Order: sequence, then C-alpha cells, then structure tokens
Amino acid sequence: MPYRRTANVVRRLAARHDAIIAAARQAASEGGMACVQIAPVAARAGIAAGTVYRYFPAKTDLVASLLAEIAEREIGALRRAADAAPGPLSALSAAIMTFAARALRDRRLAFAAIAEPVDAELDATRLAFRRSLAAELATRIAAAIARGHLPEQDSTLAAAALLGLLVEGLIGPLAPEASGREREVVQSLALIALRALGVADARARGVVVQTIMPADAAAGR
Amino acid sequence: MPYRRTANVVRRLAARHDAIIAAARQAASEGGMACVQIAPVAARAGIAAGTVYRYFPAKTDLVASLLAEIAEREIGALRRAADAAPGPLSALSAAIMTFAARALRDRRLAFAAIAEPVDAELDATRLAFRRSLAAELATRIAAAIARGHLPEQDSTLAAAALLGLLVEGLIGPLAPEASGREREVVQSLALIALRALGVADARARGVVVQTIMPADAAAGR
DNA sequence: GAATTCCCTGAATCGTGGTTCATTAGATGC
DNA sequence: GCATCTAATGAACCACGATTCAGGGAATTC
Repeated sequence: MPYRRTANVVRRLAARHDAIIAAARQAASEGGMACVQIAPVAARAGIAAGTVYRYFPAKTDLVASLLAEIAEREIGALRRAADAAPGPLSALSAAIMTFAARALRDRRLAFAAIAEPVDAELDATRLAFRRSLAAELATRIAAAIARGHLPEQDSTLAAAALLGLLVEGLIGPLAPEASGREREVVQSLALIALRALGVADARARGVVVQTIMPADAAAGR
Repeated sequence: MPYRRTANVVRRLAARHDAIIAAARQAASEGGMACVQIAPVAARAGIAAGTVYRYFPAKTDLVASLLAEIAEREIGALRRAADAAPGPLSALSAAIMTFAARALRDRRLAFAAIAEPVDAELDATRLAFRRSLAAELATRIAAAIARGHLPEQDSTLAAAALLGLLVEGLIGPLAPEASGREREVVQSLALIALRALGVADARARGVVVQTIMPADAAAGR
C-alpha cells in the first residue's frame, strides 16, 4: 500500500504553510516588500530556505498568497462594516472609516500591500486587490447615488479617486505622523472623502460623527 | 601647460549628459522605472555602458537627476498656471487641471516619476518631488482658505489627499482608459477634487468650466 | 525493523544587472 | 609630430537573491 499522509502530518504541513505566510507578513510589516526575501522569511519561520519551495513553487506565489489573504480579510471587514450601517450614506461612511482605521493600525503593511512596488507578475494580484477595494467602494457609491444621497457621477472613477485619497492621506509617504491622533486624522480624511463624493460640508460632518462609534467598534476587528 | 577643455568639448560633454537623461526618460516613459537600466539607456544614448559612469557616479544619481528635472519642469508649469489665474480658487483649479492634463499626456512617465517603486536611496528624491507637488497645492489651498473661499482645514493633509486623488484617478492602475476623452476625465476629476476641498458642488462646476480654457492653454506648455 | 516514500536541509548554482578597469581612441599644448 | 592628458569602450567582475539538488532524517506500511 502506498505511503499516505497521516492527519498529524497534514496538520503540521498546514501549520508550516501558515507560518511561512505569517513570516512573510511580519517581514513586510517591518520593512516593506523589499524585506520579503526567501532566506529571512524561512529563518523567521524556523525552517531552511529550500523548504519554502516545498510549500510555494516560487516566491511570486508566496507573495501572491500573502496579498490574497490580506485582501480577503480587509475586504471582508469593509463589507461587514458597511452592511451593518442603516443607510447607503452611512454605509459608505462606515466603509471609509473602517478602511482608514485598519490601514492606520499597520501603515507599513497596508502600504506594502496596496502601493509598494512588486515585480510584474505580482502586479496582477496586487491589481486584483485594488480592484476589489475600489469595486466595494464603487458599489456603495452607486447605491448612495441611486437613493439620491449623492449627485450623479461615475462611481468607478469616484471610487478610484476615493481610494487614492485615502491611501495618500493615510499611509503614503506624505501622510502625517498619526500616532496618538489617529482619530483626528481619520475624521478629517473621512470628511474630505465624503465631500469629494458630493456630500455637502455640514452634512458630511454629521455623517462622520454618527459613524465614529460603529466604525471604531468594527475596526477593533 | 596642462590639458584644458576646449569649448567644443564642453559642449559635447553637456550634450551627452543630456542625451543620457533623455534616454532614461524615454525608457521610463516606455516601460516604467524597471526599464531604466544602464545598458539599454547607454545604447539608446549611443554610447557604451561604461561611459555612463563618466557622467553619473551611479545609477541612483542618474535617476535622481531625471526625477529632479521632471520635478522642476512640472512644478514650474503648475506654478505658472496658478499664478496666471485671477483669484485663489481659480488658481487652485488651474493647478489641479494643469497637473491632470500634463499627467495624462504621458501617464507612464508620470506614474514612474510619482508612484513607481525605486530603491531606498531614491526614495528621498522621489519624496522631495512629492513634497514639492503637495507643498505647491498646499500653498494654494491655504490661500483660498485665507480668503474664505474654502472651509477651515489642514491644508497639508488636504494637499496630500488631493494629490492621491489625482494620481489614482488619472495615472494609477485603476485609472480609466482616457484616450479620446481626456477632457471629460480631467473635468470629472477636477470636480471631485474641488468638492473634496469643500467647494460646493454647483460652484465647483462653475470653477471647473471657467478654468478649462486657460488650463488647456497652459497644458500645451 | 526493514523497505519505501516523503520531508527537510543548506551549500552550490544561476540569472540579472550594476560597476570596474585595462585598453584604445581622441584632444591638447608645445 | 610628439608627449601628455582626457574620454570612451566593452568585456570581465561582483553582489545579491532566487532557485536547485544531493544527501540525511522522519513517517508509514507491512
């Protein structure tokens, strides 16, 4: 009878697989994508460099897995926050503030996942992530337009602009040092973001304030 | 008597220096920063690879020069367009539309210069470019606030967000295919941008329309 | 517990692209 | 025209990091 993997082994293999991705995430979180290198990641995961290749055919696949994992988690959080909101505009606001709060929690990782350079093959995966984020926002924007809460506009373009606005204002190199005043930065940026979509200034303030509590709760995971 | 550079030689050397930078710009414009490699750039400039090192101590310096040159030109254009405008709000609008129009003219180069990955040493130069752009915008925003044309806000944060909005909406990977309808995209995005800063929707439309002519003229160089 | 198969190791290999340098070609000054 | 200097060349060199692979354990089966 041929060799067969016992349950124990399967578990250990899966654990290792996850450990490698976790190590890659740590590396990215500490030093950006440039620090996601096979040898250091392997060392961090407590295995030899060659072993990584028993779990991922190439580095590209490892990073793609990492990106996919992050994307799934983040978009899930966004969606949950928005779905929990009472109306289209507060859903939008909740999505914005959730994104902002989560991005600020680990700026470097967020930057690495969304904006940092990777080689051409990975760009596809990266692009998928960005598209998902933008699509999620576009959906909410379209819903708000349909209900008459936002002026008529191209929701796809608006979503792209919104994403850029948030990324640059929060985690890009120009973003202000936020430690200690995350809440303030998130609020200011959310205000700008809502205004960009066509919510009048005074009203935007109201929506932002109303959204703070649930958004914070959602951000806490 | 020691060797002395004759005027003719000086001219040739300068021409070569510029040719190298021009070649680098072409490469970046065609294939992004990743295509800015010594050997191909040298070939394009019609010289040997080693010769590049008689003009730039390292590749880093070459790319830094390229970035600096682009930065100077772009910021100059921005400033001129804004200065030519009659008031703070139209100056801001002119700056936005000039940036947008010029970025769309060569998306790839713009993306390469503003957002594409480079190694750590270059990040400083890149950052300087972004800061200059943001500072220019921040100045105009602050002026408009001072005159009461925009609501009170952190002009630095607003400028960063504005820059991100424009970059992502125009030249980032999510940006819509604009060929043939540049004007429309620029207008939509300018509208979003002005709203983000707190210009009411209807008024923003007016400012955008008013700005189209001079901005287009300025964009034509 | 022997045979078999899989898993892990880490030093060696490989590819890529920046950088060097001995050599050749060209300028300059007398 | 010759001595001396600078400029240009491009093949060789090097650093870096991904990938491979022969050899040494572990698991599994009977």
